[in-house]
Amino acid sequence: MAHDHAALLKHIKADMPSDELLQDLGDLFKIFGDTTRIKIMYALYEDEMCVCAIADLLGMTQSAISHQLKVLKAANLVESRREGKTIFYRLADEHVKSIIAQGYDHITE
Amino acid sequence: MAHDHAALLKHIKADMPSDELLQDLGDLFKIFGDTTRIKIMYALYEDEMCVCAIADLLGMTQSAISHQLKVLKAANLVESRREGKTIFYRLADEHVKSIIAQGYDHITE
DNA sequence: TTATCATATGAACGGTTGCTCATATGTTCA
DNA sequence: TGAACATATGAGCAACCGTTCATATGATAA
Repeated sequence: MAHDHAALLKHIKADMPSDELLQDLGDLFKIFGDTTRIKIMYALYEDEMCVCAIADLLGMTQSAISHQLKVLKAANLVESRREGKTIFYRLADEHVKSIIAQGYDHITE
Repeated sequence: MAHDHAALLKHIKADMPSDELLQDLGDLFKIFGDTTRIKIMYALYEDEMCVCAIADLLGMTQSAISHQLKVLKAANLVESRREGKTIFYRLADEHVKSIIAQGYDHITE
């Protein structure tokens, strides 16, 4: 075992969020932790876009994009609307932008 | 192929960051995308802490914590200082907190 | 130096993940 | 209804990732 620091730990532990919330936080960032998904979110930064336009933009398969959009949607990071055969995706809320912006700031310094 | 949207894509593409930066962004968030690393960063939220205290706090192996601290340090998310046999880690800057805080906001709503 | 403590590190293993391929679903138009 | 288009989805595979285990490094004290 290690040296003693029980007193310190007791204090820190009390201030930590629940395990469940920490897990959710990790799961959320995991979704931002893929270049393809980051690119998709950037593509939707200003305006909605249909699936095939995103696929075209990123030079990737429609299937690959659809799979990732499903992941993003399940995490409430994007929303969609149908217009005929086409389905348009958009960012779900401003949090997506601010999370990306914070990461951007850390990188570009 | 899909329906035509060349004009749209040209505009969007011009506004996208470089592939390299998008890759870096993904890599950054990937580091936040693991519960163990999130817990470590939360442990260091208020004050520095030695490796074995973190291991004790999280109920994990010293080896596992060291491996993750190495990842965090390589990404400039934590820094360390030595004091005798002990090595103390701390958050590298305020960005770490603000990135986590943004994620937290998205979760707790 | 030798023993002990604190931390770091390399290899290996199991689980996860993102893409591809084939196919299914859903919509429009003739 | 049938054909074409846009998107969704399941299975399978290769690559990646986090932990464990064994061991190495570095520092202190006797």
